[in-house]
Amino acid sequence: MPTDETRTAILTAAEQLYAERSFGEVSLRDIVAAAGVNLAAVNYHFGSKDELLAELFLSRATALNRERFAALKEAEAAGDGRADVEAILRALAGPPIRWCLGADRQRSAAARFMTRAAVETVPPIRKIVERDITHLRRFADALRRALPDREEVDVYWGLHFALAMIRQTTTDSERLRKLSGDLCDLDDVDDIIERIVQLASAGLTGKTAPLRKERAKAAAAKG
Amino acid sequence: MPTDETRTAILTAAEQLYAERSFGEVSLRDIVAAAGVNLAAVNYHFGSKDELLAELFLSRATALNRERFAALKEAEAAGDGRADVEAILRALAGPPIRWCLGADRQRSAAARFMTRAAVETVPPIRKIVERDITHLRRFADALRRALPDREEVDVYWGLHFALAMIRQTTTDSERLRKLSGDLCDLDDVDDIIERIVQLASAGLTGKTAPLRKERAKAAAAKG
DNA sequence: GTCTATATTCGGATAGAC
DNA sequence: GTCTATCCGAATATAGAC
Repeated sequence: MPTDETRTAILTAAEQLYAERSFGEVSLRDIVAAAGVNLAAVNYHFGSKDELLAELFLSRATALNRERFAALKEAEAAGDGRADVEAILRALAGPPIRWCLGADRQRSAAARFMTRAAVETVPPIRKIVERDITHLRRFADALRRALPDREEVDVYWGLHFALAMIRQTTTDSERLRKLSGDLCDLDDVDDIIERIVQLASAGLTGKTAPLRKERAKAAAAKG
Repeated sequence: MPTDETRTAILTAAEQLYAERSFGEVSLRDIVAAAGVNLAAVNYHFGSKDELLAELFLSRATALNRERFAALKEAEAAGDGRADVEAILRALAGPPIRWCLGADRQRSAAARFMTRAAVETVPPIRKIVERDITHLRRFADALRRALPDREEVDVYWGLHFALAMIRQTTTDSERLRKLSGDLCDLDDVDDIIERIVQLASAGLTGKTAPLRKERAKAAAAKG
């Protein structure tokens, strides 16, 4: 691995740049300038810009998924095969939030790069992102096992909202800081994860006010 | 306004295309082809690609904000000057979700265009997006008035999570549909808004399980 | 106001020396 | 494996006729 440091220099630089600007806005020339390597090196090592992007995304997504799965497995082991809702959510939210807001600059860039790549419409990315749905399915299944009495649609909506909070926090934390006048402490990573876990958990377990439909139903039953 | 229909044809076509692909991926040639107008018309009417984007975004953002404000004002009037949390959230979430998931294709494109534009790093957009924080501040203020006993940071976090759910639902509803095997009904717009409002409201009013810190505090007080 | 034709810039890719 | 030099296509922007 230390042999071709040119390869990793390119990947690192690309990741850093993609964390802040979109795919189309970052040119190969920007990347090689940041990496301190020659322009031709990109095509030599990766073949094309698209393939560079694909390899980068695959590499980071694999690492993140691995970490999430490990946490999920651990939670399931701790619960004798069935993890509880909060533990599942912590396995889902912990890794990306820690990566993004933690001290490790490289990891932070990786996390922001990935949320940006997730909405990218470039073909090589789309393919990998679609595969990512498989990864989510395992979390959905774990949640359904943890909530056998809950309607299936509610579980999916709950997962959807959990992912929403994770994404927003990795992409728009800066706006929150500004909006709150620096009141919201984005360095207290564990607190943030816990906020997400608790609220997402409330959504999944149905500890919110009844939905309009159910209220209407209840009113009808009453009246 | 009906005079130069070329202008509006360009705006409409651009909006449609930007709803699905990013700024850098849509060329002026794509736009004029979709609009059925000449290439030079863009520069004649708008000056440049950037200015076209800026005008489009400003126009749609203004319309959306107006609708949100009207709903907020109405809620405040109904509550004799102080709107309750759910009404505020409904004013925040209703317009974008109805636009995005409603039947009006134009409106749907507008909503998706805007969430895409919000993460765009192109200068002309950044400027307008930053102004948008002012718009959010009014909602933050309304929420603080509705929740005088609640810690200020919790209000900001609650707003952050509400925005998260709105954004995710406007951008990734397709993934949810797939993941749930078509179980989640994305046509029942009112139900979706209500899901968002109820969960966001739970987050704001603190009806979730206590955070780790507070639990630790409670345990310390007890033991 | 609308079109054709063109200027100009930029970015991805490659050939070929070292 | 790395570099220089260059090709080629694409896209924005504009000049100027109608």
